[in-house]
Amino acid sequence: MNPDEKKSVKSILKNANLRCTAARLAILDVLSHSDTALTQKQITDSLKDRYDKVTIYRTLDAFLRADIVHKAFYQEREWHFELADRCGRQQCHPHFACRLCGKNFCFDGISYPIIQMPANFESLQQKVLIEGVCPDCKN
Amino acid sequence: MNPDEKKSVKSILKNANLRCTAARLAILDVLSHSDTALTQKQITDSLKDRYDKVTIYRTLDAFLRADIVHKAFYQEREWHFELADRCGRQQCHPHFACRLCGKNFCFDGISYPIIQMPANFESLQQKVLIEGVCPDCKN
DNA sequence: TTCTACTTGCAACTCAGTTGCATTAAGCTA
DNA sequence: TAGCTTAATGCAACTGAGTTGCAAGTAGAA
Repeated sequence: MNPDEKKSVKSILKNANLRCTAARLAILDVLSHSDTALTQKQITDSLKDRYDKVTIYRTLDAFLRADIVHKAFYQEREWHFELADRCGRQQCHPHFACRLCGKNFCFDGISYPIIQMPANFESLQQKVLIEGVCPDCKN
Repeated sequence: MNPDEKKSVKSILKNANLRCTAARLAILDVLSHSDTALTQKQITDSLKDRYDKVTIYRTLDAFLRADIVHKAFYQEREWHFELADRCGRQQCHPHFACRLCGKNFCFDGISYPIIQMPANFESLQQKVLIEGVCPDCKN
């Protein structure tokens, strides 16, 4: 993490009333440099087992409550987490999961209309998951 | 189940090359009379524990492979299953999950445009999950 | 009615995610 | 900058949805 990144990451934590710890900085760093949503296991691996899985889960939970990350989608018995600022508040960009290899992709660039609610329903967030076959598996 | 329903359900199983057993008829019956997607536990409860949870899971798995049911969404550590004929092949109707009470709803009537894929990605199914607050919890 | 392959139930398992508790450390205050 | 308070961390043990192996039961074809 370069000094500028570190500064902005620290202010994210400060704004959320979260202490600035090595684990949190490291997890934010991993998430911000990934172009896909990550599972606890992938984060733990990226950090070379420097932190206990409980720490990862609790950190993600704190981030979830502070709206710093969100649960992008659930696949093969694991949640995939990603930075919340990758999405609008009302709706998240679509995610694509390959049924053959399990790999997943964020379709950042692709937007879709916000779905209108029936009377008395309040929408907080809308998520789209597309299941299909990725380019690598099509051959 | 009335005789007509039974007949049509039997033909569904026959077409899928699945034996027509009491458990399968019962599970199809429960799913077809529910207006929300159901978890294994809810199905087991509806059937008053007449069948083992392994039977429910294996039956749902057979139905999944035969495209008779599909996994509608994942919430609070459980998959919710619903009859596949409730949706189009390419996309499923949106599901709504209440963040407060956990109750969920199928928005059968609401459609949304099919999301176009980037080059070389093949879409098999598109699912939308809306998280929010349901009418009962708004008061 | 017989036979065989598919289905079911039971017991034991797997493993992502959670909880309790003792220890450590962030960061505020004087 | 030392001391203090409280939040964060690590470890061990747990939870429970979903899975697996295997023996026993049964659908349905012959």
